Amino acid sequence: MCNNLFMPATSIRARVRAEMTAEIKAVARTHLATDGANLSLRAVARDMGMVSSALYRYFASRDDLLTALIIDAYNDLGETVEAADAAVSDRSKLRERWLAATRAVRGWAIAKPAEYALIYGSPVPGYAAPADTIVAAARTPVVLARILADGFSAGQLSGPGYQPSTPLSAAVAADMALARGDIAPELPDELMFVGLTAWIQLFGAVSLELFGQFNNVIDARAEFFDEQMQLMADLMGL
Amino acid sequence: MCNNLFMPATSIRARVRAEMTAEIKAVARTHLATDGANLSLRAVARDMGMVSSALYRYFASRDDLLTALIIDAYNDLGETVEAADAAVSDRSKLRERWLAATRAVRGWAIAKPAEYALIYGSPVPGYAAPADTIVAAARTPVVLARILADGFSAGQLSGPGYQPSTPLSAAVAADMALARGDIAPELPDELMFVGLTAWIQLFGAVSLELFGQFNNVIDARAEFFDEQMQLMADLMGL
DNA sequence: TGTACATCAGTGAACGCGCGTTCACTGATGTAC
DNA sequence: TGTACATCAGTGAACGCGCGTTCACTGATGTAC
Repeated sequence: MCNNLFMPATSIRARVRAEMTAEIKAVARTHLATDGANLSLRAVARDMGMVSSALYRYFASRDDLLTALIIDAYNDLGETVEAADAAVSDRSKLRERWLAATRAVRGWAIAKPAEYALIYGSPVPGYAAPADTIVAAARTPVVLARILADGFSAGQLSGPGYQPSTPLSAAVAADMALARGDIAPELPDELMFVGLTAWIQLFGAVSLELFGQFNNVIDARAEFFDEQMQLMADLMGL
Repeated sequence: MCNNLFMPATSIRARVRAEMTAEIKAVARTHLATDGANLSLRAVARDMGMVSSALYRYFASRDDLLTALIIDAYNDLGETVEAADAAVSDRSKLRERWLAATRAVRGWAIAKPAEYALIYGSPVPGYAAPADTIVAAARTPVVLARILADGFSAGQLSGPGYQPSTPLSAAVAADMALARGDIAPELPDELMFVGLTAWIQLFGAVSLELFGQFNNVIDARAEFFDEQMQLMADLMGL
């Protein structure tokens, strides 16, 4: 509104405010690890050497802080996965890209289990995620979808590597259109379907491992995960 | 210890006690739906018209009550799945048994989402599941494994329906031995591996659906689930 | 450049509520002789 | 069969703690003239 060209792009106050906001979130993240989603504002304030009411200068409520943490987590994971995919220089090596992206998901989840649980675990009771989260939530699936879409548009993939014996019902075929949206509009239904299978397998494997269902069952977890993802790559025909 | 043959098998007091215990758990289950795993003993007592300290006659602590709920949930799910499998009269129809069992898992989870979240969701912060839970937790996987084992020992299945392009590493092969334990000791590693893939897909699909990741992606959820499970049946060669 | 005013971050007290767990107790139900 | 005693379920008060959120306030930092 004021066109003062001599003002710094962000005023000192704004910068300090941004730093404080970031620090509050950082402290809150450490609390997630021990308290899970029942995060205490007062505990965060205590750790920061502030009085609890001071936090209300930065977040309108506890739910707002949670929402910010959720969006950050989706973005952090999304960036990690995007970077892992982008690091594969030969873009036509689809299987390598798939493996790099899925390993990045698992690596991130193991490094930040509380944040993973926040976004992929059981929903927080009494908390309704606002619509702001969906864009951030989509980043990781978009990376995965684009691997398939790239392969398809380059003519490397004409369909899935494995054709299910049961043809897709009309209702599910309609959902495939919904699911691919404008990310990969040209992808055939069958390929999209096995892509979703692989997506489910990916997050299923990570969740079961993190949430303790592999105890006494699987020890060589990295190898097991890799071989699962190889099987999914087979299925998709990568 | 006293061999009084004229005593009722369970005394009145014992019967009343069992009923009270069951009712406490029932009330607690209704609270799970709204509060998630941060269940309040006082709220449960209030709902039962008791004073909160009275609950300590039945459960030594809040964690003990949680443990009981977890074991009950595993057993309830396990029984449901066992019954669904048992209802397929022709035991050699492996695909039918697989579909019946997996639909039972999804149906139970949708009917009792809070209990599903309790056992398959993110772990409760500060709560460590005691060893008592593992037997109950194994019931559902055992049903699934036995479908494969039955098929294998009847000669219907010699290996998986799809051979992964990547052979199993030694470490993962060793885990297969661990995983099949004494439930299905004769099952080949490769078959066990795709069986675990299907297990991950099953719980991954149910968890993603229940925890909200299908929103704006999949509408025809029952059909989608079914077709996923058909694909898994293909993979296992059922 | 200096001054008057507006904005903003953080304080401290308070409101009104919740929680798990312990403990001495009452009164009813069961047990042993 | 009747009585004395032991067991047990449930009470009510208390301990010591936690929480989210509001509100009037102080004092520092920024803005406009």
